Amino acid sequence: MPASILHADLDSFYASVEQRDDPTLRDRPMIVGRGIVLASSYEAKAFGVRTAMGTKAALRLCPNAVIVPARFHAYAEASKRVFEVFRDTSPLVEPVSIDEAFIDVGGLARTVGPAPRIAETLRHRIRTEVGLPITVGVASTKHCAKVASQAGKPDGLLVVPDGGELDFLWPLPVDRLWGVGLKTTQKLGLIGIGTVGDLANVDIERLTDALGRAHAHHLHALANNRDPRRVDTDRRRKSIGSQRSFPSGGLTGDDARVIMFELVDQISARMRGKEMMGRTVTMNLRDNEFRSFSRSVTLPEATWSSSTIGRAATRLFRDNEQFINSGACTKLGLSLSNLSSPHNVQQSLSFEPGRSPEVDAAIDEITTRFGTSAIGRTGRTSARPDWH
DNA sequence: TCTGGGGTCCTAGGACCC
DNA sequence: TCTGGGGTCCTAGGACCC
Repeated sequence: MPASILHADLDSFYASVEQRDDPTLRDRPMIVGRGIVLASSYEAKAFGVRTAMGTKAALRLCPNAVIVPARFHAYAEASKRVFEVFRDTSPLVEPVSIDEAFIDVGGLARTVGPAPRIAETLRHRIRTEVGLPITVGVASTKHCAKVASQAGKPDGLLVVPDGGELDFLWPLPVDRLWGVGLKTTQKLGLIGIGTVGDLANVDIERLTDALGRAHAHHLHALANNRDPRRVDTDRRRKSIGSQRSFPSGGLTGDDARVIMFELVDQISARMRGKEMMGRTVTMNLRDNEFRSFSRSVTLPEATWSSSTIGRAATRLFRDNEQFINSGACTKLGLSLSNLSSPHNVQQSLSFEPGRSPEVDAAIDEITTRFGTSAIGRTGRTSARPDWH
């Protein structure tokens, strides 16, 4: 398997966009955030500033840092332009987040060139056409490419040659693996595993005892560069949500209700904007000791209506009113999952009308729900609506 | 270090059905 | 009357990522 998967990852994305748009921010420590650090320039990182730390703590480490508020619209716009270049490079693009993607260039070797050269061209284009620094990892598997781009930062290109994957991976600390965070690192430390090489060579039974069967096998495979996942160009969003957090004791009664309806409106507007409907409404709450919990209900039908979502949310709210009124609630979140779209239904139907009462009933239902435009001109439509 | 807002994936138990 | 095995859906919690 030749190294032909790219993982392209913009460097300190939000901070780079700010430095691009405001020359006075260039070459100096700066932080994007409000309350916590959302992103920081490499000049600030040199002082130990890290994403997700409080801005107060960041300023203690780096008193000269400039703090600017986030401009999410600017980031979305920059992301759009970056992805245009990605898709112009290869049709096989899998978005991972606003600022990173996997790109499969395996089919382009004959016509365009080898993966490392394509990666270098891509970096140059993002730099000149969008004005942002980007790091690209190139490897034979998605996981290895992802680890490579992290290791290649900032503004770099790291190619893991075919056959050289284990030499690259094994010396690294385990927390560099995609999916290994603090908890898993601690559990692995308890059984003497510190590097990816340790993990790759540990007895699988011992690993299973520490992490559980599925997790153990997954990480053991990654450590040995076994990652069969293909670049998936058709990933669908699975949930849409919104949340607010508050200082301890800062939220009570009526305020909470108002905020809940703001969340409902926001979510329902986004659902309509994306032409998505959802069936499961989940309320997320957090207490003043930072413990989270959730309550959810699944509706009989998918919806994007703010009044329907609002009724479900109100029910969940009432069930937790005591807690919310107690002053211990530090976060209120709402999300919709179990998503489908009227669009999907149109695409998934293709049967002959008049064949059977069931078919006619299904067509009637779809017409009632989504209008006659949901049924193709020929009346052909089939299979299974996906709101079930 | 007293911690935002947006997500994904996995696990596990219980209800329910055949 | 008591019982098995398999499958799906719902709910809740937890770890992780950017």
